[in-house]
This record gives sequence, C-alpha cells and structure tokens, in this order.
Amino acid sequence: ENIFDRSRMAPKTPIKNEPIDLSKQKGCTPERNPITPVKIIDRPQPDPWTPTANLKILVSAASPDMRDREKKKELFRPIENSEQSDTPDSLQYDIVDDSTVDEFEKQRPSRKQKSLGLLCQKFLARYPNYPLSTEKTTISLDEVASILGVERRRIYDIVNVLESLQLVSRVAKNQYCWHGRHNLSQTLKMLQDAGELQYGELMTSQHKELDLEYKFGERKKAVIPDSQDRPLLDFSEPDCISASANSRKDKSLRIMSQKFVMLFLVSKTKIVTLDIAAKILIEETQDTVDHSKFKTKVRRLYDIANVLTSLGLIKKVHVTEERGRKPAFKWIGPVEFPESTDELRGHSPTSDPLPETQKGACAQYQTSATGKQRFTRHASFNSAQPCEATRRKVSSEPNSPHQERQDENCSKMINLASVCRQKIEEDTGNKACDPETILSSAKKSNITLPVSLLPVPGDSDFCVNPLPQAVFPVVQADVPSVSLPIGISSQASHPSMPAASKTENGKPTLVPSQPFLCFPSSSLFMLCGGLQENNLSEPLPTAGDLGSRSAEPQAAVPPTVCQKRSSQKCSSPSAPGDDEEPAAKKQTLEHSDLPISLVVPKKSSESPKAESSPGSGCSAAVHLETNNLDLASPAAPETANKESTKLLDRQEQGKQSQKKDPDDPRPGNEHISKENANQPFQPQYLYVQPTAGLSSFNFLFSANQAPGAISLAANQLPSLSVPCVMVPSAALASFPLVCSSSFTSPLSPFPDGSFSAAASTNFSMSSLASTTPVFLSTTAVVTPKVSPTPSADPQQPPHPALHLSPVLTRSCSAVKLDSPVCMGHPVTLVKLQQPSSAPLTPKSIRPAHHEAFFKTPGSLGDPVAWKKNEGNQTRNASS
DNA sequence: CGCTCCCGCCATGCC
DNA sequence: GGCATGGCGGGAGCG
Repeated sequence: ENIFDRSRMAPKTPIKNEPIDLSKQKGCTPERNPITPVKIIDRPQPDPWTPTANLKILVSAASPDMRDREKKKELFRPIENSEQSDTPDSLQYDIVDDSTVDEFEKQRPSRKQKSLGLLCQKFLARYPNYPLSTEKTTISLDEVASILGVERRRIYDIVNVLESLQLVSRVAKNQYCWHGRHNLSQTLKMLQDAGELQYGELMTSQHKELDLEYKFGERKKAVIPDSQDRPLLDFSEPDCISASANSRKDKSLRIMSQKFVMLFLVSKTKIVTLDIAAKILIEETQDTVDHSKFKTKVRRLYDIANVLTSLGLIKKVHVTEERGRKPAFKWIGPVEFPESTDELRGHSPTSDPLPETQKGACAQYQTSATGKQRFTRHASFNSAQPCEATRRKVSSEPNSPHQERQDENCSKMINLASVCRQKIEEDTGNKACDPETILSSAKKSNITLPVSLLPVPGDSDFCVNPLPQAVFPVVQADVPSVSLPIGISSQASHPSMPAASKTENGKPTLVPSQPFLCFPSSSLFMLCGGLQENNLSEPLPTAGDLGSRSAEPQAAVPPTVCQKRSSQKCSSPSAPGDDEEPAAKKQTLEHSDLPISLVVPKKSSESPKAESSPGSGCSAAVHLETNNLDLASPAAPETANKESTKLLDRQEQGKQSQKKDPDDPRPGNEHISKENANQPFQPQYLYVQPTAGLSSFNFLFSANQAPGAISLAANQLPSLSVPCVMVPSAALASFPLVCSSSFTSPLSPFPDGSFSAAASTNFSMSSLASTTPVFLSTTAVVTPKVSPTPSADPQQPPHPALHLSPVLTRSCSAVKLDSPVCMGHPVTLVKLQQPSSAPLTPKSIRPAHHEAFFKTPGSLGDPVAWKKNEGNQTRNASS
C-alpha cells in the first residue's frame, strides 16, 4: 500500500498545511526511496535535537502516512512552484504530478489516512515507549501538529487520551512532557482498582457487560450531576486541581478515556461494546434520553478507541448479540499489573498515610454511591480521599495534585456505576411503576422480580416494598403499628419504588420501631429468615416436600441463576427488570419470565391488586399469587396494615396465627404462609456474604425464629430481625433494600394474604423498578408461640419490631425462595399453592418452612429448586 | 444505509 | 481581545 500510495500520493498530495520548502531537501532523503521523497529533513523538525531523533526518522520512514505527508508537502511545493526540477527526486515528482494531476485530489489522503488512529501512531512513533528517565522529552503541540500535518485540535484529542493514561502530562501551555509507558502499568492498575470498586461486583459475573448495564441502570437515579464530570484519576498538574484547572468540564475526553479503560479492566471478558460504554459513560443526565447525546458519546468513544488502539491496548471486534452485530473493543493490553509499579507511590504526601483508610473510604463511597450516588465532586472526594490507594499508585508521579483529581476520579468511577445502572434501569424499566405493567413486563421480559416478596400469607407477611426512599421513613414509622406502610406501599408501590435511591446514605437504616431496614448499599442483601421449625413438628408433607425440593435445586441454582440472569439480560435487553429478578426466577421459572412471581398467578382472584401481577402467568408464580391474592384483597391498605399487624401478632403468636389463617379468607395459600409464619422458626442465620461466594448475593440472616415460639420477632424487631431475605445482589444491587419485619398478627382478621399480597405486589413492582431501593418488609411471621416478644399484639405494635425473619423464613421454607431475594416471602407463596387447596395448609406449609429454612446462599438456591419442583409453589417469586 | 469519525465551529477560560 | 483548550455534532467517507 505504501508503495502504491507513494507513487500516487506524492505528487498530488500537497497539503495545505505545510508549505514547506522542501524541494531541495528532498534530495537529501533519497536514501529511502527514490520515489518517495521523504522530507523529514525538510521539516524544521524537532527531531534533530531530540535524543530520539533518529528513531523518529526511522519511524517516519516506516510509516506510510508520515511519508505521505512528507511527500505531499514536498511535492506540493514543487508543484506549485513549478520549480522543483532541481533534484532528481523532484523530477520524479514532477513526472508523477503531471500524470496525475487530475488525480491529485483523489490522491488527497483518504479519510483513513487521516484517521485519528493513524495520526496517533505517527505521534507515538515520535517518542520512545520507554524513554530514559534522564531525558525529559517535551512535546510542543504546535510543533507536533505541524510535523504531523494536522490541526492542533487533533493533537489535543490524542494528548488528552494519552494524558488519561499518564503517558504524557501537561507541563505548560502548549507543552507536554512525554513519560512513555513506564507508568502505564501503574496507571492501569489504578484504573482497575478504581473500576473494581465501582464495578467490581459486576465484573464478577461473566457477562460483565450485562452486569454493568444492569447495575448501572438500576442506579441511574442516584447519579448526581456533579459527580459526573470529575476525572477519575487526575494526573493533571496539582495546581490545576484547586484552581480553575478543572473548569472545562474536567476534560471529559480524559475522563471518558479513563472510564472506558476501567470498563475493560473490570470486565472479565475484556470486551466492551460501544453502546454499553456510552451508556455507562453518559453519566446520568437523568433520562435525557438524548439520542443525540448518545451519538455524541459514541463519537467520542471512537476517538478514544482509536488512540487506545494505536497504543495497542485494545482492538476492534464485533459482538454479536440478539439484536445483531455491535461494534466492540477488546482489551489486548496487560491484564495484570505488578505491584512493584508502586515504587512511585510514596511521593505524594497524601498517599502514604491512608492505605487502609482508603479502602474504607472507598467502600463508603461505594455504598453511598449505590445508595444515592451522590458525590459532590470536590467536597466529598477531595476530603474523603476515598481512593487513595489508587491515588498512590497513580500519584507515582511527583505531583501530588494529581491525587486530588484521582480522588475525584474515584468518585466518578463510583458514580459511573450508579449512573449506568440508572440508565439501564431507565431504559429497561421505566414502566415499572405500574405494578401491573411491571408484572407484565416482567413476565414478558422474563424479568423476574427479583424479589417477590409476597407478603401475604397470613402469618408471614412479607412485604417487600420497594419504597421510594422518601417513603422509607414513613414506612418505618408505620411499620410497627401499622403494617400499612407496607401494604400501602405495596399498593402504591409504584410510586414508591422510584424513591428507593435515597437509601443512599449507604448505611442501612433501621428505624427503631420500624419494620423496615434500609440498606443503602448498592449491593443487595440477601436476607434469609430462619427456618421455621414448626414444620418439623408439623408434618406437612407438602411443605416438607417443597422444602426438600427447593433446597436441592436451590443450592445450585441461586448463583447460577444470577448469572443466568445476567446473561439473559444480556441476551435479551428487553427485560430490564431481569436484574432484579432473582435467580429464583430463573430457577423456578423456567418460565423464566415469571419473574418473581410476583404475583401473578394470583390464584386468588381475590385481590384485585394481586391480579395485576397474577395474571399472567406465572404458573410458577402461582403460589405467590395466592399469597398475593390474600394481599390482593381489596382491603389492601387497611387490611394490609391490619394484616401486618396481624402478622406480627402471628409471628408472636405463631400458632395462633395459624389459627387465624384458617380464618383468613384465603384458604390455602394464605394459610400456608401464615402457618409457615406461625410455625416456629428455626434459628435464623445472619449471613452476610460479601460478594465472594455468591456471585453477587449478600445474605442477611436474622436469627430469629424461634422455632416454636418466635419470640424473636419482638426481639428481632429491634435488632433487625429480618428473617431472611435473600436478594440476589446482582439483581438488586442497585437497589437499596429495606426490610420490614413481618408482623404477626395472628388475629388479623384479614387474611394475611391481603397484606402480603399487596406487599408482594409492590415488591415485584419495586423490583421491576429496580431503581428504587427495594424495601422488603417481611412480615415476620412470628409464630405466635414465639412471639414472645412484644409484637404479640396483633394489631399494631408488634409490627414494629423488625422481625422480618420469621416470615421470611417461613416463606423461605415454604417457598424455597425461588429467587434469592424473596426468599422469605416465597414462603408465602408456597402456602398459596398448596393452600390453595385448603386453608389448613398452613400447617402443612410449616414443614416446608423447615425445609426451607435458610441455609446459606446455597440453600437459597435450593429453595428455588424446590419451587421448581413443586411447580407452582416454586414460583415463589423470585428471589 | 449505517457505521465511523474527520473537521472545524465555537464555547470556555486564562492572560 | 487574543490565545489555548476542548466540547460538540454535522455530515462525509467507507464498507
């Protein structure tokens, strides 16, 4: 090609830019090609004096482009001048020119020849990858621009990206310092670390991309504008930081470049598609759908990708997805970075002190990010210095100032995650608000509601409500006395859902009497309620069966499920909600779609509300539905409240509740759930797992439960007795979770179902909504027996306690938690199914609980399996 | 026709 | 006002 080009090019391509006189100089260059007059010589070049001058020359010689340009210039002149003849070369040129004059224009460098990637290669060719430390190579933008024959604007594009990787740094106006790749590994490591903080969870999953999307999507709301622009890592001069330096939007190209690189480093596959990257990088902007914005982002990404490609860090590939083939880039650069690189670290003053702190700080950020995502740029980060570790690394350079920026960067990174999530959510889930829609959508999409909390069943009431953040507070307060919040939320749920983000604080908030817990964290928590012991006593076969079933399958399932989900999501964009879906869904459902069951099946037609969900189908969901049904019962709010209270009571009362159950309108299912609830819970476990084991799940187990008597409930309340809630982190990750303890309201006239149902519904919705934090309130089912604790009062108070667990447990046991998330709730579901037959079921259900009782995450999986096995029952919602 | 992405207008900020 | 930066998006090249 080169040759070819040369012949042609030379003559014609006189470029406007350079008016160089070269004709004569050409003569000098004859060495290379007779034909190609290279004119390196011509140029006033900087080369001569630089140590690397020779290298540059060689490079230029090697680079067709370079030559072309040179040629152009030279040729150009001669032609214009018409004097060229002097040198032999010139002659050639002339000749060429003559022939080709017309072509001349043709010749003009094709678009490709002017590509940023090529330009970058030329640029890089000028400087050694590993310059001697002794030599400081300065880069003059003007000089380079003229040498490369491009406008300065283009040089900025290149330099900005290089700067993001610290290959160069700005020394002064128009002056950059070339560092080469000495620090590249460090920089990449920093970016990786920063990226992991933000995206780490996601990355775990195979489909990082998907994950990313999910997570990001979910959180999008949180994102705050401010955070967006900050540079992840600032290598820029120290001064800049404080000063105006940051103006200009923080140099988005640099930031984008860093984020883009982070995505690669975080992703397991090392492949990032442009559209995903664009979404993630569009930080926030709320919905601004802006197709145009997206396009602009993509354009920038191409710019960045071209430079990175020239650096040999990535290469273009195509990813074939459902939708079709999508452009993507694969990381081909170093994946692991030696720690040694840190040598530099000590330099920055700030860096040293905080190693551990950093982590802590970082963690906080993350959580906060997840919760709210708010980072005010400067303030928070700078002060916080969350990412010091990273910084250090980064800071390797003497300039401490960079560190600050780095901090910012960290924050941004974090934000990114949140943003992405939000967006994703938005994309997928906007509709979520409406429960029905959600459900339907979920079904369709397969999005399962991760959590389907099924509140319902009498005793166990779980309510998972996705509440808006704002809601939270309220809820909490309400909880105790009134389960209403939950119920309400459930009904209202839609609205609430969005709010979720507030949890942001990151810390789980418990409200003392409140039933709910908020987990701000980004990651989801899985709460597993203790099992109900009752079951044991009670022989319900079904329950037992269920439990056993669920257990088996579940174990394996959950994790896989999650993954699947992610994968699925990936595959099917359509289901935004998928994330949320707990593994359970998948598990249980092959129906897949049934997400969580939220409700769907609502067997009972009773609850209209439930209906929404019920509908369709989720056969699997059925159980849930039943639960829902209960919930569904029109009474909804009130009932819900009552129920909740009742639930509490129940929990406390445990058995009593059972009694009630029968009473409850809902026969079977409700009963079941109730029963489950009633049944004493086995000890609950509190399990918190970092992401590690479970792919993405976090578990919280409350040890509640008293098997027989659930005294715990009361106790729990205070503590958090959340039964168990399993939430697939992946799914939930973005959401803050709130758990409300279930109530035992043995007495509650209403069938548990009503509330629970409502709750469940909400839940589902919420899940769909994903964005909002999810609140799970389980009504704990405290078995009356246990209820020792305070909650005994059926009506109100009890609720307060956050005893979630009982319910959950039950549900779990019963349900087998299809979805990790819902575990607790699921129980309810179970009941439903079985119960459907008879109210009595509750007892039978109980057994299930036992089985169901949580185990570890794995157990969760089992539950799922159970569900599956059971079929309808299984459906429990999703995790 | 859609993916790429060059090109350069023009805003932002500093001097 | 001039210059350095760099955001941004129109629209053209290319496959």
